Amino acid sequence: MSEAVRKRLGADERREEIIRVTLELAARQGVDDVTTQDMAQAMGVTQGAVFRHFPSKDAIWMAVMLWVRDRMMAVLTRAAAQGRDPLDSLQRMFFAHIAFIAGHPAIPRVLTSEHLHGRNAVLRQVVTEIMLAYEAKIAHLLQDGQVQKQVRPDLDTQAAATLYIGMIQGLVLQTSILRGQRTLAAEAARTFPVFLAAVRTPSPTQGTHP
Amino acid sequence: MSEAVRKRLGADERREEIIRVTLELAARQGVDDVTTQDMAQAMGVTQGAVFRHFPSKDAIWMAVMLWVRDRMMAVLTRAAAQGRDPLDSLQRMFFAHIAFIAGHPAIPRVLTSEHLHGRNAVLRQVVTEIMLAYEAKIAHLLQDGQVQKQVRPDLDTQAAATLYIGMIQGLVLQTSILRGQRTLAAEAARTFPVFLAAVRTPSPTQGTHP
DNA sequence: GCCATAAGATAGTGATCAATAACTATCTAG
DNA sequence: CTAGATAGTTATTGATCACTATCTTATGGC
Repeated sequence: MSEAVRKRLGADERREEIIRVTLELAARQGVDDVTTQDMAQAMGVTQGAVFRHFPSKDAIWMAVMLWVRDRMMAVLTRAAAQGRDPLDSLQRMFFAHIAFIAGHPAIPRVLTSEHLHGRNAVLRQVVTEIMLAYEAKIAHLLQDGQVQKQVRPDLDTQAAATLYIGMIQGLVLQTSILRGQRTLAAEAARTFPVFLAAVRTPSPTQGTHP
Repeated sequence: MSEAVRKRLGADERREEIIRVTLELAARQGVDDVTTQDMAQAMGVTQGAVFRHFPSKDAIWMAVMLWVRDRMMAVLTRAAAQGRDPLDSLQRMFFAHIAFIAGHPAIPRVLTSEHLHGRNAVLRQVVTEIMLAYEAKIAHLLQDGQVQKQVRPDLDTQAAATLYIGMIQGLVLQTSILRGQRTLAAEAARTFPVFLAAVRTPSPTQGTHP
């Protein structure tokens, strides 16, 4: 309904648009309920036209995942680079991630969809890479924080990274099920300080600004 | 392949078995890839027989969710009751939950499947109730902990409950994507102390045994 | 203005799936 | 022993889906 008149795009632009509408539709009706017919209709072309630009539907999902990986990592890296210290970077990364998800609500669903990574080994490989890279990024930031005495020295940084990712998962899940009743950004702002309390060095001479 | 010879059960037993194999199949091949044909085959009956016991496939999923809700809440309540103090109860609940999920790996997938709650309003209602009840249970335990000076008085217990649920989500997600590389119980044992550090009152005169 | 090529339209294919109708085997109460 | 009730079978339906082969039209370089 957003656009059903545009036609005759170049191959690259059409590919980009297929990725875009796929993410849109996945956010609205769920990852595994997006049909190639839906995609075509959202772009104002016929269903067969979709397969002129992708050899299979799985190839579309692969392109979506790579798109997500590239944009996501770029956003996170840029946000972390602006931090004054490790925990500030972590906080900026977190809220950048939340904002990105708020703008593209389908992203966590695509990455965690068992319907995708449960059937296709290559898709699962990409998801695994994204997850491990993200986790490593968090753990590394926390280790930097330990060096700068900002993070408790006895913290299991790997486990904390797991908790961090789970925090995002939980926030997404809540706002997904309790639609409208809670907003992602507001809940995120409440929850992050709780996580911070788990990693930060205890109160006396609190090392916020080193 | 597990059983393909048994036949002619009573209606109640057959209903129970349908729920059981549905959970089994959902764990192995994903929630939205379980067909009524699969269920029938796993029980050694024909596909049509399934619909003698449930009016629709959605009705089967509804029965599965109610089964999960009842067993889950019973297990959690029993575990919490054995705790000596609020945080001990929380810990027992957590590991009881992890053990229950380890025994029925499909449970978190069923509860968080957008394929189910995204299409059927009644199913979503049940999921919402389970989530809110669980969250309230956690928050209440944490508030008890605050009364007993075991939990930081300034803790946002609601946000902490969100983080708690996210922790479980994250653990499930990890062991789902990184199949075999990490075990749920081992990761859970590492991650829970990190969460505990977020809620517990800081170190001096640590109030473990009041 | 012509034409090669790329993008899209049309019209299918076979496969899969939930659901149903009509029929049959099995159990049980009297 | 029999009749009704119950559980399961067989066979089919209509809908939906990814995917494809063939035809049509738009666009840009010359």
